[in-house]
Amino acid sequence: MSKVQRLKMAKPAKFDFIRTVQSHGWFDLLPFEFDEERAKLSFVAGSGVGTFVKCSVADGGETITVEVVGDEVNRAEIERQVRHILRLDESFELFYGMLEADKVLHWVPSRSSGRLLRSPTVFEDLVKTICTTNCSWAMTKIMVTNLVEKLGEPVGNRRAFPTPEVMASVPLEFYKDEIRAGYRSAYFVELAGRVAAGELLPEGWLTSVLTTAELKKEIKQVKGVGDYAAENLLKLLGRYDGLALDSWLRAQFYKKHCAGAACDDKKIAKHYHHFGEWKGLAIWCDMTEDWFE
DNA sequence: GCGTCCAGGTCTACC
DNA sequence: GGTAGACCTGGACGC
Repeated sequence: MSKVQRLKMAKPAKFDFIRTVQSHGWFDLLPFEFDEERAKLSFVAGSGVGTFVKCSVADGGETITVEVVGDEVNRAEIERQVRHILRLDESFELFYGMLEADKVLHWVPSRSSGRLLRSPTVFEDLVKTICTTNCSWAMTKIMVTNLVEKLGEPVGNRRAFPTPEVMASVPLEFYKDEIRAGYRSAYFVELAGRVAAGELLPEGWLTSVLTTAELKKEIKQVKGVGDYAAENLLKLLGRYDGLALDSWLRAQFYKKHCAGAACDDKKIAKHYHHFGEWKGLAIWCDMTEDWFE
């Protein structure tokens, strides 16, 4: 029987747990699981001592409550990961200040929107982002589920997201036949191999001193990562200069601002230009305004 | 049942 | 730098 530990963590002034968890599709991808009825987000985290543990996070009113199931737990490491996935240390003051008088996005600060859920590691976010390219959301879920179910370390009745080392240990055919990743298979083999060998360090992108343009160029060196995927990952890293336009975002923009008619990407860029380095978050908030209505 | 299109794009070759 | 065509998969749709 594993031990259960409970932690309480301070909540930022402007913070909405549900809006953060359901800010985009990640909460619906394993190892994340969201119990809507209990408003509890579960995931599998590195314990900090070389093993994995099951975690569940909920809004405890004044605090954020965390339940950890596992025998060996480094509490500081668990707290760090919860802070990371919920972006508890990220300041949105400048963004909210910019929107107070905005005709369209004035609702964002009052509803504490804009925090985008992220995975415990950049590597996991990178792999998941590649799984979103050129396919339906249903296909993304199939690929991520297969990765976790077939390569993830078992943790009780759950599984962790596979490590770069484990992903690097299986051949191309495994990705094609078992993960159903199709042409992306070669990308995963190369990416996992480079990360496992220490040649590529995605976690370092979190604290990179490079400009966003330089960092985007570096991220695009990863095979399978183009403009959309790089800008999407940059948003998860806390850099919102890029719009990360994909077919869904374009379709939403056409519906909301062009009466359903398609328009050029340049028109979309111009529409959000005045938000400067926050434009990627501005378009996301704008396009998802009705998600919580 | 079968063919076609498309979905939270990217890569490569070519101009 | 811009563009065309190929690339895996599976679900939706029309016939």
